[in-house]
Formats: sequence, structure tokens, C-alpha cells
Amino acid sequence: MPDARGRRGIHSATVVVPARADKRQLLLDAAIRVFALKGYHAARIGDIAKEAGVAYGLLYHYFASKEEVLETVFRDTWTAMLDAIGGIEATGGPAREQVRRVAAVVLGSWKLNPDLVRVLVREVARSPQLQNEVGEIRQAMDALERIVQRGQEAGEFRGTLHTRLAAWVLYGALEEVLTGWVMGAPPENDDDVALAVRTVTEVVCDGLVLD
Amino acid sequence: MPDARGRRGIHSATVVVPARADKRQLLLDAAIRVFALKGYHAARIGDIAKEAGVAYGLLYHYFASKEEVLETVFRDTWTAMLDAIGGIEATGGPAREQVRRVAAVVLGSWKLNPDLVRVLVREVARSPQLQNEVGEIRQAMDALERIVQRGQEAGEFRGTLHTRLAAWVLYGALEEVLTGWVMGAPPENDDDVALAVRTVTEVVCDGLVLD
Amino acid sequence: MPDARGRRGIHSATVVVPARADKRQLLLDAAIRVFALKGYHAARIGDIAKEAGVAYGLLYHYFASKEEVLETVFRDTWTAMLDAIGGIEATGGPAREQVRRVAAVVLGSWKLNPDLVRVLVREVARSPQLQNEVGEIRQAMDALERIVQRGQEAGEFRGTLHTRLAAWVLYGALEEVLTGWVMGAPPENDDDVALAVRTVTEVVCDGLVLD
Amino acid sequence: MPDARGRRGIHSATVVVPARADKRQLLLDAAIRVFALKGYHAARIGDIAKEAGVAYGLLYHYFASKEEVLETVFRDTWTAMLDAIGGIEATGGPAREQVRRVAAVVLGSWKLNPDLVRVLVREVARSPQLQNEVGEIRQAMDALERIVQRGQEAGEFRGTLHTRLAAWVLYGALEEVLTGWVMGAPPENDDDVALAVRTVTEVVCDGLVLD
DNA sequence: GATGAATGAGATTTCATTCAT
DNA sequence: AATGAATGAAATCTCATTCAT
Repeated sequence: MPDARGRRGIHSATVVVPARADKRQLLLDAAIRVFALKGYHAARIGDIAKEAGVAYGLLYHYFASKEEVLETVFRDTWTAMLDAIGGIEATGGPAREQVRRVAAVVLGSWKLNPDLVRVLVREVARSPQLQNEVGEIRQAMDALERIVQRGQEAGEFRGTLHTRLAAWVLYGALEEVLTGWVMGAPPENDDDVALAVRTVTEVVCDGLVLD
Repeated sequence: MPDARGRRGIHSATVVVPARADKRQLLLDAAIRVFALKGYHAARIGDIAKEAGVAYGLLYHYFASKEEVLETVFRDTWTAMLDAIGGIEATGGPAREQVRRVAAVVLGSWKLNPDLVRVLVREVARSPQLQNEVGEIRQAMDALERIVQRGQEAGEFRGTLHTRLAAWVLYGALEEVLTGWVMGAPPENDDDVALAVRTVTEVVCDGLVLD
Repeated sequence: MPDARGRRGIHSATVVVPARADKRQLLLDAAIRVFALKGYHAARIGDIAKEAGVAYGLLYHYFASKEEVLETVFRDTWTAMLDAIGGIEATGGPAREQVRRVAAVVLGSWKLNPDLVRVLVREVARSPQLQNEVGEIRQAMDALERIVQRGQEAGEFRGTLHTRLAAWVLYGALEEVLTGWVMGAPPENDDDVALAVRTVTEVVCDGLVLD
Repeated sequence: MPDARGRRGIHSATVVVPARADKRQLLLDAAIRVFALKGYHAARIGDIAKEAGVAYGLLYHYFASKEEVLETVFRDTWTAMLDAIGGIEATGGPAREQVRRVAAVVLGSWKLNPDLVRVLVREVARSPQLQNEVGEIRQAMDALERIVQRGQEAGEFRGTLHTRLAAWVLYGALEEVLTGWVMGAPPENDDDVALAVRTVTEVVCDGLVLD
């Protein structure tokens, strides 16, 4: 059920009542497409409304500003991402396998919604402005760090490594692959994605150097 | 000697006329500080001029537009960075050592000019707009890829790895460390920087997993 | 009984059905409070509806526009005020006493509804826009002028004075006292009000100058 | 000499260098005309710029907002008014004469700039918003109160009267005369103005009642 | 080289009003 | 009567860029 600002929980009734289009979600989806195509700054409110097929001012019924639209996109995605990483953490298993699964989830997002990835990758720079969103990134980084730490504690990962830095390396590697895809060399099929997952995992876990 | 647009070589006449500050460089330095503080978009021409201590319109004497200022900052820095990486490539030596030296150069830039790093890290997202600049990033990536490739050819690096993806991993790891520093956890001393260089090199070259 | 627009006579059926609050009056009272607090222009329909505890669109059930709400407030009040002044005129008596009673009625309104006075005082300036309302102000001014005139005819008031200007002086004096109260120096008790009534009457009738 | 915001002292160099039109004053004068004609709210920035014969954005070169334009008009006028009243106070003389001269100055402003009076009278309602401006009104009121007080001390004015209330009566009387003129009954010539000055002075000083 | 007043297109945002339910 | 989502016109303000001096 929507609250005062019209927000719903992620698992809202949209599945149950698909007939009544949720205009808020319509706007959010439209915003992602428009932001992906023109960039946040070049995107005008009118573009988003037109893309969503609703009136100009309706966006302001659901969001306080253009910025809040982007912020919502960020937060929604990061929340889902945190859930997914949390799930991987929870299942336990070998640290290397957890790294692989995180890579699979992060890089797999490209297939689900390339436009969304485009927006996330291009507009990260706005993070300093989007203070709240930083919180979620930090949480993701914390989760990655915990994975590394548990790997060390299990004797699986090199114990001498600085865990925060190692988490940064993993995170940076994944982000840069997505960036590469966004910047002009997208994966052509599932095999390309699988190769990327495998390569990131191998480099980060086993290293470039031949033993 | 300044050309029509007023540009000079990096090692310009400032050495000859040190008393009379080079206003162009003054503006460039001011721009870096302002971009670092407020971000490119929020930065106004007036802010830059005031920071440089020169008049409003003078910026347009030296640069065609605000965009060109950022572009110049990018190009100047990337040119220097490419030179440095080129030098590392040229000296040859073990691939692992080359990776370490690249990491040292990239992460060492923080000490030289943190604001500059801030700008570079935050505004990469503008790359699609800054068409020219993409070229330089690609060249840097090409250099990294060549280092990986030569490592493989020398039997030092794992031959099965996709070289482009491996280059992305390395590049992403370095950028993320800088980003981490920018976002609020800067290195406190040279040891912190050295630790980061060592950690990135170890993770990327030797992997997280204990052999 | 409500007419097509839902208007009722002042002494409407609210007396008969006190349990079920009259939403129209609820809105009107809420509007006065909101106008008093934020001013007519800054007041939004949503503010009024929320203050009244009714839904957004209901206001348009009872009033054609936001302007009509203010107009109604004005008209209702001025009608009552005209009745009161009319009563004073009708009873006859010394002109000085009539002036005193008018002052008592006008200044006494503060106790009854300070917010209403706030609105009336602040939004008079909108008169040119509120064409209808000007009519009622003019009628009030006419009544004051008649009082002065009769005072002259009775030989009680100085015959040489321009009656319209004299009426303006009286009206302005009363309005300014209310304004003073509105602007931050409200009367603390009935004595303060009585003092104001006496002072205005004395100054206007007897003058500042000691005979 | 203009300061950072382009403001000048009241007695600026415009008299000395009439050739170089002061665009800021041009805008201020245009604003008064437009505000007088359409009211503050209905007046668009474009109207003012066009009336002044300058470009849209220039208004924002000199003023931070439309509100600041109105505020400046208020403050400039009130400052001049305070100077004038201060001058009257300074010269001393009988209290009754001082009242007469204040009335002459206030009501005389109509001839100097009717549009300005229109704006001041109509937009007083904005005072609560224009907090700063209230200060100047209060100072004016203080000056009037001092005149009454000195009149009492000199044995010229009735000592029993509450001086603040008396000042309000005088101020309200003057404002209402201007309001009457603004609302549709302007003085046709100097005699009408002189009559108004005389009438206000007589009523307030000598009273309506025939001794 | 240097200055900063002047320009004006363009985008966000507001909010009174309508209308389907 | 009552609700509140939906509409869209209108207006302020920003700021990169130009240009006369």
C-alpha cells in the first residue's frame, strides 16, 4: 500500500493488481531509460513524463524533485543488491565461491536491465551529492570485506592482506567491467558475461601470476 | 609560446617569468580546486575566476568553454600518466614488477594533488560527453593490456585469461582505491600509500587465495 | 438551506445539526487560520484542506476557487460589521458616542477572532482584485461619513471639515490600531482594548491639543 | 560607487554622470511602474525588464530575486521618509506644526511619485514577509511617538493620552488618506492635497468636536 | 591582456483546478 | 458528499557566454 509519498515496499501489490498501472513505477522505469539515453543532467522532466506517458506535474506528485527520482533509482537498486549479497553471505560456503557468486550477481545485472546499469555507472559521480546513497555503497563494501575476512579466518584467503583494500579491489574490478560494457563494449551474449564472471573471480582469487 | 588559443606546452614560460603568474595556469589550478569541492556541474565560471583571483571573462580568453577547461585538466593529466606508464612499459622487466610500478604511479598521484585526483575520479562519468578524453583512457587501458599480454607471452602470467578483462580488473582496482580515498578514507602517510600499492599488486598478481 | 453553490445564510441549519460538522464552515474557519498564518498567497489549497481535516478536492465542492474562499471570508465579516455599524447609526444619540461605539465594535473584534482580524488587515491590499469586497468597504466608509455629517448638522462636530477625509481619518486610525496589534503588540486584556477605544475616540473627537 | 551587489548610496553619481544610464535605477523605476499597474504578484520579471528596456537576466545581476526588488523599493523609500521626519523632529517648533509638516511630507509624496505610493500602499500587506522593512516602519512610528511625547512635555498636547496609540492614530490617518487616493479618489490638484493635510492635522490635533 | 556588465535561452518547480471513482 | 490522483500552464531563476571598453 502506498504511503504518503506514494512509495511502496519492493514487493508491492503490483503483481496482484497488474491491471491498474502503477504510475510511480512507470515514471521510475521511464526515468531510467531517459537517464541512460541522455544522462541525468541532459534529461528533462518533460522527457521522463512523456516517456512514461503521463502528465508533466505527476512526477512531482510522487517525487519531490528530479534529484529524488535518481536517488530513488539508486536506493531501490542498492537495496536489492544488498539483499542479494546478504543472501550469498548467509548461505556460507567457500569464500572463493562467495566471490564468484557476488561477481555473478553484479555482472548479471547487465542482462536484467542494461539501462539501469548505464545510469548507475555514469551517475556514481553524483554520489558525493547523494549523501544518503553513499550509505548503501558502504554497506555493500562492508559485506565484501566480511567475505574476505571470513575467507581469511577459514584459512582459505591470504591472512596478511588488508581486508578493506582487498574489498576495494574486488568492488573496483566489478565496477570497471560494468563501466567497460557501458562505455562501448557490451557483452554480446551470456557467454561473454560468464567469461567476465570467471575472469574477475580468477584474477582476484588466484592472481594473474602463474604459480 | 602561446598558440592562437593561448595554450602553452606544459613547461611553459612560467619558468622564465615567474614573477608574473601565468593566468592560464592560475585558472586551471583554480578550476581543479573548485571542481574538486563542488563538482563540475555545480561549479560556476564565477567561482573559478574568483578562486583564481582574475576577472570573470578572462577564462574565455584562454578557454573556449567551461567544458574545455575540464577537458584540458583531463588531457594534461592523462598525457602525463600515459608518459609514465609508457616509461614503465619501455624499461621492460618482469610483468609483476611493471604492475607494481603502475600501481605506484597511479596511487602516488594522490600525494601530488589530491584535488586533481578527486576531479578525475568523480568526473570520469562524463567521459561519454568528453569524447576526446575517452581516447586517452583507452590508450592507458591498452598499455595495461599490453603489460598483461607480455606477461603471458613471457610465461609469467596465466595464459588462459582474457587480457582486456584482466586490464579492466587492474584499472578498476586502482581507481576504486583512489575513490575510497576520495570518499572519506584518505591515506594518512606514505606508509598507507605503500600498503595500498602492495595490496593491489598482491591481490591482482597473486590472488586472494592461499596457494 | 444550501443553494446551488452550497452557500447558506449566516444562521444556517448548523444549529439544527450540530453533531455533523458543517464542512463548509470547517473549511472557512480553517482558511482563516491558514491565511492568518501564511498569508493568502502562500496558503495552498492543500494546507486549508489538511487544517480542516477534509480531502483536497472538497473545497471545490463549496467554493469555485481559492479567491472565492477569501471573498467569502471578507463578505461574511463585512456584512456583520455593516450590520453593527448600521445598528449604531440607527440608535442615534450624540455623534461622539456613535464614534466611540464604532471604535468599540471594530477594536472589539480582536477578542472574538484575532486570526480573522489578521486576515482582514493583511489582505485589504487585495481589494482592487476583490472588486465586490470594495463595495462593502465603501459602504462602511459611507456610514462613518454619515456619522460625521450628522454630527456637523447637529452642531456637535466642526462644520468646516471635509467629511470624507474625516471618515478616512477615523477608519485609518482604527485599522492602524488593529494593525499594530497584528504586527506584534496585541492587547493583553480587556483594559488594553478599552484604553485603545478611549484613546482613538479622544484623539479623533477631542484632538491631541490641549484646549 | 557601486558595491559588489551594485548598490549605490542614495545620492549617487547619477547626477554627475547622467549620460551613463544607471541600469539598476532604471530597473527599480520600471519595477515601481509595473508593480503599480499590475501588483507585485501579477508582475513578471519579464515585464519589468521590458519596461526598463534591458535584458531579462540583468535584473538578477543587481537583485537576488523579485522579492529583493520590492524590498529595495520599500527600504529606499522608508529611508528617505525617515530622513524627512528626522529633519522635522530636529528643527523643533510647536508639536502641532510638526504634525502638520509630517502630514505634508507623507501626503506630498503622492505628487512626487503616485506609482510609488500605489505600490507602498498595496503591498504593505507583504510586510510580515518583508521582516526587515518592518524595522523602518517601527522607526517611523517611534519618531511620531516622540513628537507626541515632546508635545505633552511642552504642555501643548493632552498629557493623559497613551503616546503609542496616539502615534498609531496619526500614522493610520495618513496611510488611509493615501489608500483612499490609491483606491480610486486621487487628489485632482495641489489644493486637494493641501486640504487633506489641513484636515488630517485639524482632526488629529483639534478633534472633530467643536469646543 | 583584462574587466565585468549585459544577454537570454532553458529548465525546474509550483499549485490551482479538474475529474474519475 | 467525498476523495486524491492527475493535469499542465505559468513563472522564477540560473549561468554559460558575449562584448564593449
